[in-house]
Amino acid sequence: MNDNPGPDHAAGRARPGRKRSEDSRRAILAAAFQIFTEAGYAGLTVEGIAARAGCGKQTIYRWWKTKADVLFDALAQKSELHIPLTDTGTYEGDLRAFLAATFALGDTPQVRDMLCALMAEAQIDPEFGERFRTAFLQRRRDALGVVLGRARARGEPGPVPGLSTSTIMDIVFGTLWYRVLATREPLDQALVEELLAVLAPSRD
Amino acid sequence: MNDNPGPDHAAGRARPGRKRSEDSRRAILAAAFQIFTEAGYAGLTVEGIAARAGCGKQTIYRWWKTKADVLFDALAQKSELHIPLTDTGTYEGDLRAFLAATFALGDTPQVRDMLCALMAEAQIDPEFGERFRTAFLQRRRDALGVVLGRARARGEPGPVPGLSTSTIMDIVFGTLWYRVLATREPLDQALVEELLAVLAPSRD
DNA sequence: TTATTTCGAACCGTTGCGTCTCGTTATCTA
DNA sequence: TAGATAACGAGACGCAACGGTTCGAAATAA
Repeated sequence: MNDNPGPDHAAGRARPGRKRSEDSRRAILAAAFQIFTEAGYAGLTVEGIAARAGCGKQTIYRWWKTKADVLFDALAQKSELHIPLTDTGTYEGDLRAFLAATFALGDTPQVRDMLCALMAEAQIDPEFGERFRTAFLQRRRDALGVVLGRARARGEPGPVPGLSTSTIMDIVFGTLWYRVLATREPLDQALVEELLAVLAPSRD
Repeated sequence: MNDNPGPDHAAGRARPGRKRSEDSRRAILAAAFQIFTEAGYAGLTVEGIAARAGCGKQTIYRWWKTKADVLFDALAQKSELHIPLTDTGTYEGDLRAFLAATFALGDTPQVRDMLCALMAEAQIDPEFGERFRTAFLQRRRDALGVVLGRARARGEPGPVPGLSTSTIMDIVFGTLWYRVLATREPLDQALVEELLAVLAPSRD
């Protein structure tokens, strides 16, 4: 999630004692990634991660609250989760670039499955759900908000009249997540164009 | 799910032996509903259901594959899951009625939470996921398909040009599910009107 | 050096799972 | 009516994983 604060150290204050092992951290994330791809989320256990990473369970519990948090960090490390947000000059261009970058992210089956598992765990574990929402879902909304804010700043007509920024985000991310969670159809270029047809009226 | 076939009986052929206890079936579904509302999906266990229902665990395992299937039946029993699909004469009217009925369904927090839990379990347990998709998600798509098919049969201009029926469904259900799963905002009348503004171009 | 912290490893008790076995009860068939 | 059959409640069983604890060793800052 955030490469946890872990044990209490109030600030960047240097403290005595052994430092956190970077090797173990990497081994844990790699083990979580491997086990997930092999056995799915149901087969992912803290004990299994510890065994494959060659570390003790305590080393995991010290730095992550749940196995979902471990998986989230593993995902963030494997696939870069940031989006460039290049300014193409037009709302339609920006939106197309945003959708393309988002699709590229959720392209590989491994990443897709991880996102599904994390969204699922977010429903069942309320505490993790709050972390997942603020650390991932809200950030994606904010990114799209930049695109929409630019369009408004340019004075572009914007998308459909009477459509709030919030609802545009719901439509975009909702359609994406629904495809991933429910229909399991691929996120292809055709969907990009159809979403643009709905949300960017500048053409048709 | 389907009030399971349970043990193998090839057809409606009468068989010897004791019949299934309708009292136990009802008690199990009621217990599952109660425990879920009290303790959430994480607190829902087969042993807990059996204890509250006053039955043996075997009686549950005989008729349902997983606790998610029990919860699905409990949900189906508590809230009627069918939608009227009245023909209002226009595409916009039909769509508005469909959305209103769908929203009314997911209105109560209990039902919302159950849907979240079932969607989550569908991600983690692939076998249940397939049952959930065919027995619930696909049926909702089919219902909306009736509305869209009527519009086409009437020769109505339909929604946005270049928008496939499949994508319209993805947008509608995607937005709804995303609100429930991710933002947790209520499904209000304002969202109905905004979706209509996007998908029913007959006005604006 | 000394105090502090993390490390790998192992050991708990607890919980829930899924299967199995009782003896009982209900229902169909002969 | 008698016997076969199947679901019933109840509970025991082994198994897996959880979450927490303890241990000595290793690493690091004061």
